[in-house]
Formats: sequence, C-alpha cells, structure tokens
Amino acid sequence: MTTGQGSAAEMPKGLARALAAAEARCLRAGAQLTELRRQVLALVLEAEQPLGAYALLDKLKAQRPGAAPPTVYRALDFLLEQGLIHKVERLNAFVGCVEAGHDHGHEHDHHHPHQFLICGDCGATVEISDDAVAHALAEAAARVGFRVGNATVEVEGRCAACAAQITQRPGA
Amino acid sequence: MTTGQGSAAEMPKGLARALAAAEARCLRAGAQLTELRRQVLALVLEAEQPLGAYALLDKLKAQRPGAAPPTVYRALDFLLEQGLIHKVERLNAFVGCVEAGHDHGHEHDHHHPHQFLICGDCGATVEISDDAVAHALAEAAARVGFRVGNATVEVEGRCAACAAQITQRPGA
DNA sequence: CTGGTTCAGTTACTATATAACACGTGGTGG
DNA sequence: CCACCACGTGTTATATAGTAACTGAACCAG
Repeated sequence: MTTGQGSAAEMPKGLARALAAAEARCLRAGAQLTELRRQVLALVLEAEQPLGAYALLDKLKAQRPGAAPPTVYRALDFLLEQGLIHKVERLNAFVGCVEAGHDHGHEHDHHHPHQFLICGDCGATVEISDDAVAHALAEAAARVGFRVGNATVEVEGRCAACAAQITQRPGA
Repeated sequence: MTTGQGSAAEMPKGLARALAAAEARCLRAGAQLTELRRQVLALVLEAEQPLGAYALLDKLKAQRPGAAPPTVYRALDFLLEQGLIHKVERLNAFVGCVEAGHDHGHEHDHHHPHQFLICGDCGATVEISDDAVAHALAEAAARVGFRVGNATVEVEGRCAACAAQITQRPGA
C-alpha cells in the first residue's frame, strides 16, 4: 500500500494543498475540520472517482477500526454542508468539489452551481460549473413560478476517451 | 377507499386515457404492458406525486398479495425503459411521465429530455421539458469532449404557492 | 464544579435495491 | 408430439444505503 493513510509522509502534494485549503475554508466558516472529517475528506479526494459511503467506510476502518455507518455519514454531512464535497445522486456516491481545491481568500464560501458528467463506459466523473446551464434552469423554473434553490444536474454520457476507443474498433 | 384498485368502474377518465396511451405506445415498441405492469403504472399515475418503490409495493399488495420487492422493481424497470415513468433520484421515487400521457401517434417514442422542480416545502414535484436547458447542457458537455446521453436534472426550490404563503406570514 | 455544546462511539434499525433460482406459458423447430 | 427457448412472474435471501437513539468524552462558560 502506497496510498496515504493520513500520514503526512505519503501524502501527494495536491492532496495536502487541498486539505490546507479546506482547513482555511472551515476556519473562515467557524467550523472545525476535525481529524475524522479530514480523514474522510482525504479518502474522497484521493479516489478522484465517486465513492459510496460504505466504500469510504471500509477504507476508513484501516485508520479507525471502530468506524460504523454513522461515523462516515456524519463526516460526509459536514463536508457537504461546507461545500467541500458533492453527492452524485445517480451513483449514491461522493466526490471532492473542484472549487474547494482552490483557496479563494474569503470569496464565495457559498455552494456554487455545478454539474456532473458521468461516462457510462469508464465511470469517469467530471464536475463542471456552467453558468449558461444554471441560468437556463433558473429561467425555466421562473416560468412556472418556481424559485431555484439547489440544483442536481447529472449527465450520463460518453467521455472523449471512450468515444475515441469505440470509433477505432469495427464493432460499434 | 374510493381510489381505484384497478377496477375499471372506479377509474378516473384521465387515468384511463393515460393507460390506453401507454398501451398503444408499448404495442408500437413491441413490448407487453402486462396486467402487473399496468397496475404499477396506474399506481404511479394515481399518486401524482413521486412514490417510492416500497410505497408502491404496499399499495400493490392490495391487488396482489404475494407481491415482493422484485415484483415492483421489475415493473418499474420496464416502465422506465418504455419512458412511461421517470425516476426522481433525489427522492428515490417514481412519477408518471407527462409526455407519455398524450398519445402522439408514432412520433418520438424516445426518452425526451426533462427536468424536475421539487418544492422543498410542500413536496410538489413538477416535470418540465425545457429545450434551452437541454441545449446549454449539451454545449457545456461538448466543450469538455462529452457526448450527452441521459440527463438527470432535479431542482430543489420553492413553488409559487409556498412562496406566497410565506410572504403572507410575518415569521419568515 | 455545574451545565451546555460539540464531536464521536455504539447498537440497532429502517429503507432501498438486487441476486439467484423456480415455475408456467406460449411460441418454434425437430 | 416433444424438446427447447424466451419471457414474465413468484419466491427466498441478501446486499447496499441511510438513520435513530443513546452514551460518553472533551471543551468552554458561568
């Protein structure tokens, strides 16, 4: 096993930076990024693919043998509230929020509009943040008297890499 | 109990029409809308609000005492494939597809793009089908090399009726 | 020290979804 | 006619996802 278990020694640079940014963000929000929460966040960020709560739980048990479902879910709830991760509803899984990685001083600590693109072939999940989509949605909602709060936008499709592979094969 | 149990006698007109349209649609697709599938579809349509699989199961048991989870899920899978219902991922629940209600001869038997507006206060769930949203999404996806298949778009917000109620009260 | 608040441990449970196998029925081809 | 297959359904068991409710430790304020 070379992937980090929370020990600073084996932690890749990007992850360390992201955790530092998360810490700063929590400080500003008056929230505590405790050891448990940091561990769960690290596991989500390491994966780079959506991970289910129970997959996270399994990994977490390596560092925290007593961990049970509520252990993970409480940490996930916290991270969701802080906007450090997102939930992918279609997969019942969690991913790190790309926005949270960059440390924007004290700007926009709010939940930003976001969309997921999920490749049906390879499972790659990409987060984008497209204003045109958000606007179109807000307008369409307004047209029927609806005021938009939080939007879940998840597109199942095919990523460039997988599309390229298919055109090379004679099959499909 | 005055709501229909599948007996034609107690069935409202709209429901009967929707079921006939569904039947026609299945015929064209070469799929069988069996008794079980029709019963489940009727239950979904009657509700007019998203219903979970187990809520449907409970209702179904009135007509089909032996019903078990797979009974419902298989019927739901069929109805989803035929585009007769949609799943609301955020609620793990199912609603009738508004488009399927209208019988369009043989036009567009495909899955149409759709969006859900879910009122956080009263739970009202409205389906809309906004092309601008679909286009914006397709473009945003194309920009990162993604080809859109099926899109899940679910907005949590506040409906006109609930918004009005709140402005009338001094509280919030 | 007392009492409140926040976080985490623990047990038990509810809710959602699927696997795997058995059975019947209606075709189709030998 | 029979063997076979595809399909829909019944049935049992199990997997996966999420929550309730109570416990105790740590911390801080009065």
